Amino acid sequence: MQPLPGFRDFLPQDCAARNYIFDRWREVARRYGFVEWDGPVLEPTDLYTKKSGAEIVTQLFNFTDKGEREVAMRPELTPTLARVVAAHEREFKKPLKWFSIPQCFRYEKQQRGRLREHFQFNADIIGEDSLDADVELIALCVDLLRAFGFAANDFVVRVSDREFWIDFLRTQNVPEENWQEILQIIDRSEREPREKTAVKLGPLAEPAFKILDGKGGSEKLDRVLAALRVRGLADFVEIDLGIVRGLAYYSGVVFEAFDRGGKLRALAGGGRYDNLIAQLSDGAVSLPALGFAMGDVVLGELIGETQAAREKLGTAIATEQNLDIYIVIAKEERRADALAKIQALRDRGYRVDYSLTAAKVGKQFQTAEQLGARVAILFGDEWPQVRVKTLASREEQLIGNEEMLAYLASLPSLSSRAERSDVEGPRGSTDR
RNA sequence: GUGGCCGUAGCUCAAUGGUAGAGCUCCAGAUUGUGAUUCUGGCUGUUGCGGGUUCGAGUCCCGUCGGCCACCCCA
Repeated sequence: MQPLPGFRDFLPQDCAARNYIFDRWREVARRYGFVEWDGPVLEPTDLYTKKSGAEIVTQLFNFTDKGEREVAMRPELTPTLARVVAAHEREFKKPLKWFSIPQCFRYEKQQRGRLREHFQFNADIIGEDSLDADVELIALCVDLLRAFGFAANDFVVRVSDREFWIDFLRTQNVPEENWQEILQIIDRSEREPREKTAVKLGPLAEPAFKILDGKGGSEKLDRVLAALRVRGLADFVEIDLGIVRGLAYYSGVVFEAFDRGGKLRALAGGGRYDNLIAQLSDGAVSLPALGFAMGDVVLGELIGETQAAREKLGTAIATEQNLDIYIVIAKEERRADALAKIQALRDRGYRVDYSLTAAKVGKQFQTAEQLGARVAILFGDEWPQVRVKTLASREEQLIGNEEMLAYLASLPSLSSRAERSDVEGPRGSTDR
């Protein structure tokens, strides 16, 4: 039996990597004052067709439930957000700064970087139309990526402006019903030969290419870039009007993050969607909004291909999984004494393991090593003393069992973790 | 959804149309209480699945499922 196509099993190593990614996301989002929320995994199919049209259903993981309801696994979180905000916006002071880590689904043929299921960090700011909100969101995107150990030569956030293109189309007297099509051609222009794009754009080709090659020409985007420079983040950002994004609802600044190598799909993407909440709530609530999303799959691929990020992940996984103490029971007569001490150590917050059944001493030390224990404590003929062995240095110390806790607390490699687990906080958040 | 390439042990891969193998991993042991290396032994296969051609198919053909890549689409 295999998992369904496009779905993943998370073995302990994978789960640790996933936890690491989630931890970084939560940590940075909270640094920016965002609070976490979530919604249902399953929604009425209408919620998505209302926003994107009936064709979207071919991409949805949808079915009819036992109550004859047409339902779909969420492909994205924004429609749910719009619904929740429309229903509850009066309960919160503006602007809302919300983030979430939903698992999202899509019924598509899987490929590298695109599965049928993924986890997608979302951050949205609701109820703020100032350009400072756009800057804040882009800064968050940059810092999220920096938190994984990526530098300015690993990724870039390319920033553009839908409104700039809308103005362009107005001045060129392009009828409104053609806007979406033209924008999609521009969005695609980077990935196909110029001549092909030129044919599609017709008379618009010449002025459009002039803009694309000019890299700028927007006073608004210049202000965005200046504001990011003040924060010291200019190296991570580029103005690029070739970024349009496929979704129709974006209305202002839009941006996408890419690996510098250009080998992978977009790491993140988003922008301003001032009209979407009104549209999805049938005009009941109208609030300016902006947000972006970052998926775990492409991010994981880039971590794997970037040495600094890969090492950071490896350290985090070891920190999450490694034991503090392995108890070696050399004489079965001491098992009861050992278990009493194991309980006391675990109460103190240490991570402690031991062999559930009688095993040779050599085997027990080998297991201690493999589980990444810092210290092994041997219970045997020495009782009421025990042998405390620091595995890395292979140094051994004979300690009275009554003094064991105090001795362990004096070991620098162990005390920090025990203290931390007493207090609070996610495992492995070492860099705070 | 369309097209191309691929599918052999848990993993990485061998095997001219002629008896399915290696390395790694895993498990057990190498004179009774200390991790590495080494040595010995052991487990794992309907060669993705189903048909066909052939005296004989892992190998050739068809179908199907799965994977990778491109297109489509884009969270």
